[in-house]
Amino acid sequence: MTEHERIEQEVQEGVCEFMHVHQEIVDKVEKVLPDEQQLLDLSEFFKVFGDSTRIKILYVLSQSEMCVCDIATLLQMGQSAISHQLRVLKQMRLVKFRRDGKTVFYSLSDDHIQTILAQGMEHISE
Amino acid sequence: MTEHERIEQEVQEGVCEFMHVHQEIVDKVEKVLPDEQQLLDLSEFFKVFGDSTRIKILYVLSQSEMCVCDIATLLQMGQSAISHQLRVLKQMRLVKFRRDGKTVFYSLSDDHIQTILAQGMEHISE
DNA sequence: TAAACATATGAATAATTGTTCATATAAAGA
DNA sequence: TCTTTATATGAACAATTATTCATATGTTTA
Repeated sequence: MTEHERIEQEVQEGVCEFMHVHQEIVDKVEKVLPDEQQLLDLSEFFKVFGDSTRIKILYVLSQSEMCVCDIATLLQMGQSAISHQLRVLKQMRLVKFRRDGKTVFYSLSDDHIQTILAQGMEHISE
Repeated sequence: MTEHERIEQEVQEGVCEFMHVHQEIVDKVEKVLPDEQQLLDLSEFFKVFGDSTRIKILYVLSQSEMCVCDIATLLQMGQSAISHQLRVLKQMRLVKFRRDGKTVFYSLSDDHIQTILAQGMEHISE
């Protein structure tokens, strides 16, 4: 039996065979649940914040735009590691960049990022 | 430390051997950088949002308090998987719970969580 | 054009983590 | 107390991912 078939069966049986589901709640919430893909995108978005190197990068960029080497120096990490992470941040549109000669300056792409960082800080400081 | 000593040190650390660091920026930001541990905690906090199962749980709990089995039914997943993830959410204080007989009802622990979810939704919807 | 330099990227490795399975705990009822 | 049931948890496996090393790309300057 495949994983999917097994779960199908569980669902038919009421997932937890003997469990008491609160059907009104389940029905009500099912109606307003965003589609699978949207929730998946949302978790991918937050995954970007879930790494200490990237959080540090976001934090320092919230103070000032910076080039790759500035960041590497500040965080005492290799240029390559920073560059790899900047790519992730770029792909998820958390940072934007401008080129000035050989140097590439990065900065936060919009205000949501700052708000999210601030809310997170508040939460862990409680 | 002189400019020369600084570069010497960077070279030893292997950070940006030949690179031109914008020292004013680095110095300025270094002063306001939270300590290592705080940034580590912050990334651990956001890591919790970075999994689609947990995002789904948070989302459904933003609509109504719910027991483990309700969530498992809604998300079409096994009881054990949900329970494991609820533990993670509990440990990071993203959800709280109350016991009513055999049943345990979970709900979001505070408003930051909703704010963060909403900001994330806005970002990915742009 | 050649050399120097700032950044980017592919491959490999090491570490982390989500789900399942089996089982344990805890509460309620017979 | 013994059984039923809702939830919790340990171990194992599979999958994901962050960093390093080596090298490539693209920009400036000699």
